[in-house]
Amino acid sequence: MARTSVEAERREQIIQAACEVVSEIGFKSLRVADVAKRAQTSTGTVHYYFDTKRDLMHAAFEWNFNQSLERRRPLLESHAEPRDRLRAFVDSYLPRDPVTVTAWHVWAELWVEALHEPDLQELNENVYGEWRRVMAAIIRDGQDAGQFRDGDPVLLANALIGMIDGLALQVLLASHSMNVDRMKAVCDHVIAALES
Amino acid sequence: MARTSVEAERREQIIQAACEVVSEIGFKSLRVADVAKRAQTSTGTVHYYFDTKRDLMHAAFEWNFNQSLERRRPLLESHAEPRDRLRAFVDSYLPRDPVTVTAWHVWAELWVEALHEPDLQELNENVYGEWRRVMAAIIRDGQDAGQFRDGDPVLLANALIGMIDGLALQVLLASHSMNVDRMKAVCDHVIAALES
DNA sequence: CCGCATATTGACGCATCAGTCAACCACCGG
DNA sequence: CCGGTGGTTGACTGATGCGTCAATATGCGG
Repeated sequence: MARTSVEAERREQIIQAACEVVSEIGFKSLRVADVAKRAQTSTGTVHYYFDTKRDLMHAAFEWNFNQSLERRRPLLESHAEPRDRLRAFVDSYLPRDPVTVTAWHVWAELWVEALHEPDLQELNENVYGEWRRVMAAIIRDGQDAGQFRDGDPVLLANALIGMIDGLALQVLLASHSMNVDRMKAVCDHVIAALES
Repeated sequence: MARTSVEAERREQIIQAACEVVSEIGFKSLRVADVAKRAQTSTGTVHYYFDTKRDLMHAAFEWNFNQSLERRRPLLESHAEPRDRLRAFVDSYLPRDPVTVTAWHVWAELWVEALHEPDLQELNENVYGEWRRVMAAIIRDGQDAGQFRDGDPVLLANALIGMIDGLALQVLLASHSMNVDRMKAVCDHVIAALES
């Protein structure tokens, strides 16, 4: 070995830049040169690590997913009561801080891109599957603890997740009638209905 | 006038073609030539009616919205009971038949495009606003008739609509764990909870 | 049947980028 | 200090596709 490898950090640096650019201007408008600039490097270097723009974006989508899981791991372990865990979990998806907003933007782009790309559908399947597993587990724990009403946990998780996705989209769209606070109100109401 | 105008029908023919192409391959991959071919005309003619590709797509998004409203108008008038009206209304959004699936695809593209285009955000505001108005009205009628539980109709409408949006997206993404039947099951369950 | 407005066409010009490449640089081991 | 691997660069190329345009067609009124 003639040199200590910088591959890992350079790849992440470029991927993160790609996510930021996608969030700002959208996949459709994204140029490889934009990503290079944001990552403070050149298009040549971007292509040194990613053969095609498509490869780069797939890696970015995957990274965005893993980061989201990672960020929430501590949260799931820091609330003993299922009731609190559910609220904290749902709360963490409110598009409030820049990091979460960026993650949502990238997800939205993934969805639309995946409509016509089976590879990305598989990635979405993992994202959604993991999300549903976590949510269903919290609900099941809550039911066992007598904190939540009865009902198929998976079905309830799907209902909650679907609602969060749809509401977040409207918030991101700068809808006059849907903002983070209203979204929280709707989520709180639904969770309360689950508890009572 | 030297000739009877064909503008109206030609515009619609092109717009409809644009929606079909967007649904099939996505906005990002859509070429003006694709739309021309699908509309059985030439790129020159497309540009005769729409100055830019952007204009064409904005018109297409708007048309998609108006058609969706139009299609559901009879449905809303043919059910005397709010209970039945809600079920029929929600049912009509299940991505089952090709027309509905295409409409959903176009909506999804609109959302993501609108994330970076204020003009389209305004259009989304109309779509979403109208949808929420209709849904909230049904819920209010149902509450007045003693068929639905109490609760802010607008908040409940937002919850339902958000959920439908999110679930439909997953169905469209050919998710293994979310298909039309499961989506219907989730919707039915939530509506039942609203009724009891 | 002529004149004119409306409509249609597709080849072309021009700008935009993804991806390539040849030159060059940085670091480490020997 | 030299050789080699790993890493970086940005100018360039080839392809692509939007929008233009000049030529042409179509139908109606007079």
